[in-house]
Amino acid sequence: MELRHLRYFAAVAQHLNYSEASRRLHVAQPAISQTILDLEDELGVKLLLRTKRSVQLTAAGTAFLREAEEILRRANEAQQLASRLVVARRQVFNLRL
Amino acid sequence: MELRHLRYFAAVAQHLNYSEASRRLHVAQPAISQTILDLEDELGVKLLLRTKRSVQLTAAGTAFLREAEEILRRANEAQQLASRLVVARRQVFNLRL
DNA sequence: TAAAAATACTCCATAGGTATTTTAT
DNA sequence: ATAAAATACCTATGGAGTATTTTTA
Repeated sequence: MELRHLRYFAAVAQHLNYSEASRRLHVAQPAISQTILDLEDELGVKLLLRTKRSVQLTAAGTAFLREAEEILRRANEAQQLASRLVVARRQVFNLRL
Repeated sequence: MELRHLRYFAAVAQHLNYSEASRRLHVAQPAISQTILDLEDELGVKLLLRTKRSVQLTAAGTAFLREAEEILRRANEAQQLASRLVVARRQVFNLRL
């Protein structure tokens, strides 16, 4: 499992629509589709029900979405934290980039 | 940034030794090396000081390690959570795998 | 010189693209 | 008939392996 799986799953879960997620992520729809299938396969759980021209979350999907969003949020924060620390060092030591 | 980057960085940071991390992860040392360089490049910060036949964490590295470990811990928990939910469904609905 | 990280290079697994099919309404 | 997801197929990027070089104590 990689963050990519969580990013794609979260986008689909948020819009309940693979095509819309595809547009938002700037990634072709089959790539999204395949990534969700891979994730479900690795976890051994169905996360989404694709039926009736609509997508809905399973119970497992709902629970996993909460975790995925938190992980993605923390990953973004960690990246920003690292960037801020560079700035802090520059200010202290007056370094050039 | 993917979990792979965090996994490799955490392993190196924990052992303060690329070769040891390589053995633990069952991944060749140059792959570890390249992944850390890629991560530092993406973040724009040095995370590790490679000097004096030893590796040590920079201030940014120390801060980032805390975040990385928490993210990895949560990612593992999320996977286990999903697996448990399958079992729960089986118990409720008496489904076969 | 020895031990470890970085570099060079090669290969191949897989992420992702286009085209098409399937499914459900 | 239409809209959307899945499948088929192909390509190319990049992850990872082996061999080698560089670095530093």
